[in-house]
Amino acid sequence: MKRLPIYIVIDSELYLKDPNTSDLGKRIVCEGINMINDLGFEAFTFKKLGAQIGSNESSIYRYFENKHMLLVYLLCWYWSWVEYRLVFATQNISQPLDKLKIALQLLTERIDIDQAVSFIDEKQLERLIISESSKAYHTKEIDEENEKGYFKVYKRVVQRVSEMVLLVNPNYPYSHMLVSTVIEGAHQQRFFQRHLPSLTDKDSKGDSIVKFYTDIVLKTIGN
Amino acid sequence: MKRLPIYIVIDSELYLKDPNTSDLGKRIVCEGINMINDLGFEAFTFKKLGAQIGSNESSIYRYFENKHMLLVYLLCWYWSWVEYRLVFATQNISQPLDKLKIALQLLTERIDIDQAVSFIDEKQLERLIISESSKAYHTKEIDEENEKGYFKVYKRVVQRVSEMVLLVNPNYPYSHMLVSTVIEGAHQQRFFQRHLPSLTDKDSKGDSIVKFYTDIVLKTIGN
DNA sequence: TAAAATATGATAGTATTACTATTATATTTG
DNA sequence: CAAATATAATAGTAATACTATCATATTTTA
Repeated sequence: MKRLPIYIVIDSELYLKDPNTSDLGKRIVCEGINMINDLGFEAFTFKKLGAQIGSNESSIYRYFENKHMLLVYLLCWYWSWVEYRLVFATQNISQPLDKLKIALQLLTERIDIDQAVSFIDEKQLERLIISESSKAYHTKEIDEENEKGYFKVYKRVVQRVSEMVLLVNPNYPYSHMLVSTVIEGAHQQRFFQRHLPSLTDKDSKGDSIVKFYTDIVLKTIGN
Repeated sequence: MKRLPIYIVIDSELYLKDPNTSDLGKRIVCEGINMINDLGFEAFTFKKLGAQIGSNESSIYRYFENKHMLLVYLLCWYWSWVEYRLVFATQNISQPLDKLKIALQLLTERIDIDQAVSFIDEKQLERLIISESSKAYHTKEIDEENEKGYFKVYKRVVQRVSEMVLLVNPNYPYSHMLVSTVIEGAHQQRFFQRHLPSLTDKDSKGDSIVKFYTDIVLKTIGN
């Protein structure tokens, strides 16, 4: 079955010129993702990206204020995409517990299939999010940028899943902490699996990260 | 009762000249912590630190290779200090469950009292770790630096607590994931409390972060 | 106590980064 | 065809992240 062709709309505050509206814009975003993955966010520069895509530094600056804003754009794109899949996957599931389980699976599993929703390679983007996303908000400007709504999509995802938790157990008092712990934790554990394996545990069969976080949530909220 | 005067020994790989051995070295570390907290790690430079402590950029470079290595040094110091307190606090507790509860409290609570163990202000250091520590290992060089043992103290803390989990439930298969989730999560939640409160939950009485993580662990490993 | 060793400070210099500004050229649109 | 817009090329600036050299001050030790 073919997926619905959707279009992820990003808040216009995050860019100077919408990268969706031109070929150059799309190349900036696509190759930007690959290049950040290759070099790491610190060593990545617009000058290098310009050289890579056969364009010029100054042209890239017309799309994004700086590389930090490109990262914030990518973060927003990622969570918008997750939110879309979350809403889609949990729609018309009447049993609260089933709904929650589906959500947890979606939030903690690895992307395998190329569910190409746009010109962006979601697998590459997820790799970037796992390694670099914390740098988008561990900055001195976080309060200011939070005010401007840069992180609202992420917060909305946490809110949505938090509501699913409360459908299963309306008396559980820490639903937001639980959900943000799971979401951040799942990414962190993927990073540890790759780079600091002694901080994780392996499973012979199945995905231990999905199993671990699903188990934690269900036991914690008392099922 | 007075605390035992201890001395936190840091692997000599992490510095060029031991900052413990001179007045200048101590000022670099102390004022370095404050300055990173004030400016954020990105805007922090050795030149600014030199000006602040009435010394010279080039002198600071004789202690630390670069600001990244200063951060790694501080991370190592922090986890050595946590490990010391952890071992101290859980010694001679025979009941595995009590031991684990003490450890969880220690790992998730906030430092209030100045438990000054050395010239370093632990409260300021904890603030730095909460905001900046992920930048110490979210780098392109992580595998190389992990090989060199830069993160071994942190891994040892996870291992120690993981063993306490297994004392309570020897069949629990994800002890490392559980402990690293709790440790990282507790710091993350402190950060969220301060900057992104909608990702957390408040408590009228008591410390919700301690309660939340203690609850999660005990329910998950089945007590 | 003088000589040697060591620690610190001051200055200068380099390549790169993170931009901004200007101008030229190519492409699209009205 | 003219006007508007997008992109490219170039140059320039202040700051960063260093390295190197030399002078001076302090400590060690023979």
